[in-house]
Amino acid sequence: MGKKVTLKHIAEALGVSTMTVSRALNNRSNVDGKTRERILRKAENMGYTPNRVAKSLVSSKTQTIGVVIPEITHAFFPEVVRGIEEITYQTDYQLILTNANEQFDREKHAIQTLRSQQVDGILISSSLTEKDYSFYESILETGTRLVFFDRCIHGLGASCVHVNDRESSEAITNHLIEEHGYQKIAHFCGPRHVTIGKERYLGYKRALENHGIVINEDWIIESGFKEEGGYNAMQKLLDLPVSARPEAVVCVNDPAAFGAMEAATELGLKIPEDLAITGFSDEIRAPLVSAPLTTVHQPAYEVGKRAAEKLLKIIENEGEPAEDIEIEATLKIRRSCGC
Amino acid sequence: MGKKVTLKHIAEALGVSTMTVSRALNNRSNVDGKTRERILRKAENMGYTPNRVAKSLVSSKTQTIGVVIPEITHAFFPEVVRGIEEITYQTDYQLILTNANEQFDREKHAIQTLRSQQVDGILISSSLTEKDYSFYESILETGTRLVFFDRCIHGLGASCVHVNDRESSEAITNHLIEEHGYQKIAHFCGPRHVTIGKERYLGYKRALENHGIVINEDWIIESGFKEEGGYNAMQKLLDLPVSARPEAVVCVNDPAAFGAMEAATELGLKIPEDLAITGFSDEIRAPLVSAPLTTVHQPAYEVGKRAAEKLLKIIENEGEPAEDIEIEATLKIRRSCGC
DNA sequence: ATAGTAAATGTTAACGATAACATTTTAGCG
DNA sequence: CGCTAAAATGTTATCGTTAACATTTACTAT
Repeated sequence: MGKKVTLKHIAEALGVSTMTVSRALNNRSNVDGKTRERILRKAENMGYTPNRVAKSLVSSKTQTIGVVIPEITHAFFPEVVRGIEEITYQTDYQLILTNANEQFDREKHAIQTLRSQQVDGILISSSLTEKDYSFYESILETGTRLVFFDRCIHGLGASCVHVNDRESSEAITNHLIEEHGYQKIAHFCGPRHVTIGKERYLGYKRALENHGIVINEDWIIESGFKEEGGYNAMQKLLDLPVSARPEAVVCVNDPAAFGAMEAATELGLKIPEDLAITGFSDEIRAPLVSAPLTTVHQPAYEVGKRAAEKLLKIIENEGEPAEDIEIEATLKIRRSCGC
Repeated sequence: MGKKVTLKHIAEALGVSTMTVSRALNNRSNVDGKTRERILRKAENMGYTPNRVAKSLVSSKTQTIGVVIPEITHAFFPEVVRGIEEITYQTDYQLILTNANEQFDREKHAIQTLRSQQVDGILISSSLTEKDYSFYESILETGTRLVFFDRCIHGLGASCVHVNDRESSEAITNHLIEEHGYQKIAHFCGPRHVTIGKERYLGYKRALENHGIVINEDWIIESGFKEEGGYNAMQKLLDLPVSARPEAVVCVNDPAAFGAMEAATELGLKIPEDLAITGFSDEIRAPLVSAPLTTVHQPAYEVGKRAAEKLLKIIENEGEPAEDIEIEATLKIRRSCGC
């Protein structure tokens, strides 16, 4: 209730200057031991809380970083956030979290707001699905410190942290071909211009090509990253006459795979007997679904940690170079592939 | 790269005063149409971004609210955050998220930092497990606007948003007694001094009492809110001789139930045949585990939304009274109870 | 003592934006 | 044309803190 206590109040109460109070509270040298004592005690019992806003204005440093994610309910992201938190907690940074809800407009708006809040840097997994990077180009030109994670935009000179999407996608596809002998393999892909969408598609493609399998365009369906999309994609796929159906589907991520499973099950298919399905993420539900999901384990926590570490380096060292950080993902074989 | 553009830069470039620029950019009246035009254009192409920090210092309003949660990986909380986001996005507030990791020390630290960041209000689900509320008492005395959600601390004059924990817990226990005829029912409870722990315990107790069942203290084990705790509690329970074991266990939340299930399964029990188990939350995994979990569905999104709405009201209306908002939870009967 | 130096404290200005008040310009009207 | 009211613009001070420089006080060594 009582107005906020400021340095000035303490100074007046003690008959010293605000500067002395400031120095005492910030543990600077050049303050007499006794004065410091008096000030600390007074501050304590007046309930002083430093005003970081004022401090930030002077130092143009807010000890704050912005995090923009596309979808907070996809379990991958909270885990990433935990990794980020791990680092920021130790280094006394605060996180401003924004959920772009898979909408690039919201993402843009979020970034503008974060900039105007003077965050020291931004971690972002982009919802951008177009090939038009001009927004990011202009943001980066202003000197905003940015690290992409997971859904990265390469080639803009910003650092990126992600798993080896292409190799992993290739590996899981190889598994279907080599271990199970499938030749007819579909792909539910993400938007064409999102890195992880593209990379995972390319991995899938390379696996087929390396085994001399011709790609069937009817089997490449854009599902996006959500369950609903996977569900719809599967319905579309199963519109095909039985003879034209694939034996397996490589999905761009776990939620899409769950959606796909649901649709397939509803239409009377058994997984993996009638149709094998794989995912990508290894989120919390993956081992639990009726046909435990064979997927790529993405170390989300690690991704968050590394991205935060990199961003802090960029913030704290002037000349820190951009870097592409690739984290090794691992195959997680369960039953949905037929194993 | 180029230093940040401020009002002053624009003003100088145009030979007007900063005040005029400020007025133009804030859509105030009393600015000539042509001047406004010139200013807007200039601001645009100089890449001006308002500095909210400076604005906040003047207005002592940051358009920012702090959120403190005990555990970001418990799926309930990201869902709550989504609900909060829903409201704050519409009203142009930003979220500063902190994960207290079930540690009250971190929670305290988080709140102090949020206060020094001058957040306009705080939403918190407390990790406090002691009966010592002095920290919150002193925080509230300073006039900090606070709304508790889920894990509330009542009686401090702060608003609370939560589900009807006691009734729901009673209802799910009643279900075990009335529908399944169990008489021997254990409870894995949360810490004694956490509201939801206490309330859910009391609901359990009341159900037994109302049915004239004597409570067996050996069957009340503190598991805490995490899987690990549920796992350990179940191990302890199953140390009892077979004849002294219960027929069912009411767990304080879903993660504890999952842990309990795991331990029971490892020890060769079948669920629900050998032992029925119920949870509380209805998180994303509940329907998926091998014995789909009978639980209480907590509308997390709704909780977040209501809490955020209340906090904004408190922020925006001077005399807004504290309120206890109870949201109806519903039984979600699945198979783990024996159904 | 007494300059000379280090330590302690104080003063002023600044960070960027805006509120409150002050001045100038413009427009309207008899 | 001159006067007034309204509109447009400018000035100053402020928010809370700190950097940079200025002053005072205390202490050392001769």
